[in-house]
Amino acid sequence: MPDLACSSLQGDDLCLPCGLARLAATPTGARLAHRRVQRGEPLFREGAAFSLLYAVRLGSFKSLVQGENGLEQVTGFHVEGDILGLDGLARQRHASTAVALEDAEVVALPCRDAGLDPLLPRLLSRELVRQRERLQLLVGGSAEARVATFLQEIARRMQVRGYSAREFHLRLSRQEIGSYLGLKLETVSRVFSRLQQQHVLRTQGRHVRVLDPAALAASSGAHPA
Amino acid sequence: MPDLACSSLQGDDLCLPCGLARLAATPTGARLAHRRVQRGEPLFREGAAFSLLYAVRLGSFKSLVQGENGLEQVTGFHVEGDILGLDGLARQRHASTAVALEDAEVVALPCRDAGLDPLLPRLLSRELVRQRERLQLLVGGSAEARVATFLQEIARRMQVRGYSAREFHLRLSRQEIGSYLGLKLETVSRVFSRLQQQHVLRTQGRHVRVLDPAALAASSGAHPA
DNA sequence: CGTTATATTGATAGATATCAATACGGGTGG
DNA sequence: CCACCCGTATTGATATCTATCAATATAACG
Repeated sequence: MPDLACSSLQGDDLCLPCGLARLAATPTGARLAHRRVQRGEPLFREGAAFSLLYAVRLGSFKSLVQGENGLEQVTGFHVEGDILGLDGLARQRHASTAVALEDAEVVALPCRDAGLDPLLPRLLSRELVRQRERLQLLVGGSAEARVATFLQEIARRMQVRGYSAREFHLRLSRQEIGSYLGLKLETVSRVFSRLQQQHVLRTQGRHVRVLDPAALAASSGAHPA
Repeated sequence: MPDLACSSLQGDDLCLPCGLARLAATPTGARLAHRRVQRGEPLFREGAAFSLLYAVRLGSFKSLVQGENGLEQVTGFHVEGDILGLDGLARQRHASTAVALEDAEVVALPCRDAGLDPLLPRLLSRELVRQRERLQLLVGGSAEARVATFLQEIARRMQVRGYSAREFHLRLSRQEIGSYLGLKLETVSRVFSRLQQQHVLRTQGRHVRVLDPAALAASSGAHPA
C-alpha cells in the first residue's frame, strides 16, 4: 500500500518508489542489478538493443535524441525515482540516449517481470500525459512561461529529493535548457536576466535562488497576449 | 503472425490490426462490443471514468484537451486501426476527449485482457515515441514544415485506408489544424497558399491534391535557417 | 437566396532567432 | 599564487517569423 508521502507527492496513486519497494520485496527483487554511471557517461544509447528498464536511485540524467542533422536535442531531465528506457519497448531498441548529469546509480528492471508488469501500462500512460502537457507548454507558452515552468519543475523535484526548492544548482547549460525548451541559449539567458531584474530569482551561472515562488508561478502562465 | 502488409506499413512488428485480428480470434474476442459514433459526437470525454480502450474500425476522430482558459486544443487525429483512450490508464480517468470527425465505428477493448495485455506496453511505448517526434516537429519546425509534415501524415494514413495519398479531404478546419500544429489559422492558410503558388499542391477549401510529393517532403524539413 | 461559418489576403506589431561582441569562471601551467 | 585560456554566459543590434487586427471572399446550409 502506498504510504502517505508518496500519494501526496505524486497526486495520484501511482507511485514508483512504492512500486519499487514492493518489487524489491519479492523474490525477484532480491537479485535486481544495481549499476553505477559516472557523470557524463551514457546509461544507454539511442539505437542500442533494448533489454532493461532503469529506475534512477541516485543522481540525475538527461535524455536526448540525435536530430537528422546530427545535433543532439535534450528531451528529458530525470531524477531519483524516475524510470528510464520506456521508449525502448516499442521497437525493442532504445529510442533515446540517457546521460548521467552527475555520478548516478540505477536499478535495472527486467521488463517482463511479475512485479513490474501490472504497473507498466500505467507508468507509460502517465508518461504519455506528461509528454502531452510538455508539448502544450512548448507550443503555447512564451519563452518566459517555458523557463518558469522548467524552474518550477526542477524546484519540485529537488524538494522531492529532500533538497531546498528555493535554491539549487542546475545541471544543464543554457544551451541544454534551451534545447529542452525549444529555445536558443541567448533567449534562455535573457529570460533569466529579466526574472532577475523583476526580483523573482537570483542566478549566478547555474546556481539559482528563487526569491518569489508565487511570481515564478505567475510567469509560467500562457502568452502575454 | 503479422502479415506482410502490416509489417511493411508500420515499420515495425507492432501492428494493431494484426493484434486485433488475433484478439478477435480468442474466446474473449467473440464478445467484443462494437459501438457507433456519429459525426461530431464524443466517444469519451476528458475527466470521465476510464474503463475501456477503443480501436477505430471505421471513420476518424480528433482528440482534444481543454486548456485552462476553456479553449480546446486539438492533440490528435486518428483513423482506422488507431487506439483511443491510452492516456486514461494512468489515473483511470480519460485525459482527453475524442470526437468523431465523420460517422465512425469502434471496438471496445477491455484493458485487462489476456489478449491485449502483452501488446499494451508496446503500444503505449510507440505512442510515447510518436508524441516525442511530434513535439520535436512543433518545437523545431517552421510553420511550413509543420503543415507539410501534417499533410504527409494524412496522405500516408489515407493510403493505409486504401484511399489515394495524392488527393483527399481534410476533416479539420484551418483552426483545428492550427490548434493541432501550434499555429494560428491565418498562418495555416498562408502556408497552404504558398505551397499552392509553388505548385506543390492545389487546395480548395478542405480538399487537397498533392501535385509534388517530393517537394512536400522537402518542405517538411527544419527551419529555413 | 440570404445568412453564417470558414477561408483568404493584407498591413502591422510582437516575439524569438541570429549575428556579434564582451564578460565571467573554472582549471591549468608557469 | 598569479596569469592565461577556453568554454559558458550575458548583453546588444538587427533580421525573420508568426501573431494579431482587419477587411473581403468563398463556401456551407437552411
